[in-house]
This record gives sequence, C-alpha cells and structure tokens, in this order.
Amino acid sequence: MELDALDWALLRELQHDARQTNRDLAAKTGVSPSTSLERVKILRERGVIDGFHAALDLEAVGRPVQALISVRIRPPSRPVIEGFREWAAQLPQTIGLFVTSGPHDFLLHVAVPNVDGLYAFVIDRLTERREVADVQTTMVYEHVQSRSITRPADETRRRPVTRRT
Amino acid sequence: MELDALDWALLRELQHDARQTNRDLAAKTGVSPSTSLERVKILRERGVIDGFHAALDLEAVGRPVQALISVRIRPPSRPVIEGFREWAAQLPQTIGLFVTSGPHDFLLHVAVPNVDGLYAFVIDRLTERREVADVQTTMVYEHVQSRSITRPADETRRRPVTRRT
DNA sequence: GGTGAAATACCAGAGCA
DNA sequence: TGCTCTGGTATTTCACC
Repeated sequence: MELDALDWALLRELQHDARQTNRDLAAKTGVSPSTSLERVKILRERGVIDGFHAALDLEAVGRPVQALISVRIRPPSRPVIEGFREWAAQLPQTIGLFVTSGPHDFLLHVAVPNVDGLYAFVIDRLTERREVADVQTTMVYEHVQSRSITRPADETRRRPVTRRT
Repeated sequence: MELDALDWALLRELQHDARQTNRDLAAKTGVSPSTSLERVKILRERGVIDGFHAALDLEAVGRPVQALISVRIRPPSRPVIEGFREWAAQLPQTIGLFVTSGPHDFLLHVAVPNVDGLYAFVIDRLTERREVADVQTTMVYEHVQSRSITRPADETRRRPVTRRT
C-alpha cells in the first residue's frame, strides 16, 4: 500500500515522460532494468498509475479558445446530477469537468476553435438540457497543468477540529 | 499543417493509450507499422503531440481531497500576474492552474491529503503572498478528465459579430 | 539483480498514386 | 514528388535463474 522512495522516483519520471525506455528509467532511478520494469508493472496493477496518455497541443489541433463554464443544475438530485455529468463529459468540446460544492454544481472546461464556437456551445448545447438552471462563462487565458505530483508531506496530518476547553 | 483522418485516428489511440506498441497502433488504424511510426514522429516534431505522460490516481497516491481556489490578485499587472503564476504552478499541492477573465484572476486546482491540508494551504501558503487580494475555495467532489480530443467540427466557423442594418 | 530467447522498433530501399 | 509498404539489424522486453 505504501509507496517508497523508488516508487516516487519512477512516478516522477513517468509523469514527465511515459515513453522513455525501461533502460533509461532504470538508469535515472539508480536500479537495474528488471527492478524498474517490475515496479512499474506493480504500480500499474495497483492502480497508482492510472494510464499512459498522449497530451495534445490544443492550438495545434485547432481548438485554441478555452473557457470555464459554471453550471447550476435544478434539482440537484443524484439522478439529475449524474445524468448531466455523463452527458457533459462526452461532449466533444468538453476537456474537463468538475463536480463542485458552492452556488454552482458543475464547472466545465471546454476547448473550441473560436469564440463563436464557445457562444454556440453555451446557447445551443447547454440550453437544450432542461436541468440547466444557470450558466456563467469565464474565459481561460492560460492553462498550466502540473505533471509532477510528488509525495505528500506527512507533516500535514489530520489535527482535531473540535477542542475541549 | 492540416491533420488528416489517419492523424486523428492515431491521436485518438495515443490519447487513450500512449504505450501500446507501434504494431498495435498500426493494426488499429489500418496502416503498416512504418507508416504509423513515421506519422507519430511527425506529430511529435510538429508539437501536435505535446508529450506522453503517466496519469496518477490521486487517491492511491494519498491526495484524495481536491479543491478549486479562486484567487484575485492586486494589482493585476503583468509582472505581478506572472510572478504569482510561476510561484503557484510549482507548489506541490497545485495540480492545475487557470489564468482567467472575470472577477478573479486565477483558478487553482489543488489536491491534498486531507481537509486540514487544504485549510493550511489557503491560510498559510496563499496568504504569504502580498499580491493575493481575495481567495475563495470550492470543494471538488469529482474530476473527470476527457482524454479524447477529436477533430473540431468545421461547421463552427467564425461568423461576423458586427451587423449592418 | 542478472541473463538469454522472443518480440519489437527502427532504418534503408523499392513500389505506388 | 510525396506517401506507403517490405526486409534486415539493433534494441528492448520479460520469464527464468
């Protein structure tokens, strides 16, 4: 269950470049190729590594305009929330979807070819859903994605939230 | 510059699984291995494919609590914005960062081991920056990331935004 | 952690539109 | 001319020691 220093070293390398050879991976982490191969296989089987994916450049694939769209759903019951989630997640414009607390229930991250495509998405696609009670669009000027998840600091352990006096 | 049907087929496959063998990739897209190898190499060189990365399961690596933190920066000038962006992007808790329009300037996507870690991040880390004028935290119940960016529909072309009468 | 057989990737050159 | 397909060689992978 626990991840040791070698696991974290392998995860760091694979987050940066998932396609480097096992030989390079072993050299960078200071173990033999058979060891790194075995560890990565285990990390994959345990589900620590969820998958290996190619990242696309949104500009290069013709979708340079990004926005975040807050959506309020009424009623916010499980079937309605889950129905909307499944529908929104598979839209071609959607590249990410957050289910959130707060005044809105969803935050959609979309990428489209141009501003017209964004406007059309909001007033054509989203409004066809009866459960959508409110929509609020924010433009994304830049999106930075961290690909270097590291070991959480153990210092941040849970402290009691109730105190006796 | 343009991507043809084969390019999109390769991109679709590699977004789903970046580590499948070139043989499999060729078989799935209906071309010979040398063709798929060459095409992928070109897509990589042109920057259409930005990289190959391992995706981690945030729960499995001990960071099950996610939040979105809206941050307002004062003054919102270039040096201040860029300074904060660089600082925030490299924090271990940050897994994504949006620079946005609207009342807030940034939206930070963070993942932490527990709720205390989140609270500590907000009141210890963020407040150490003088330019942070306002912070608003929203919990993330679920985050779905689409790994299937497809060819943008050409129907969504730019229409004029000004009209003559 | 090391070794060897099998599979795979990559490079060259030829064929086809 | 540009793109794709076929063989040879180096590399990588993986089961076993």
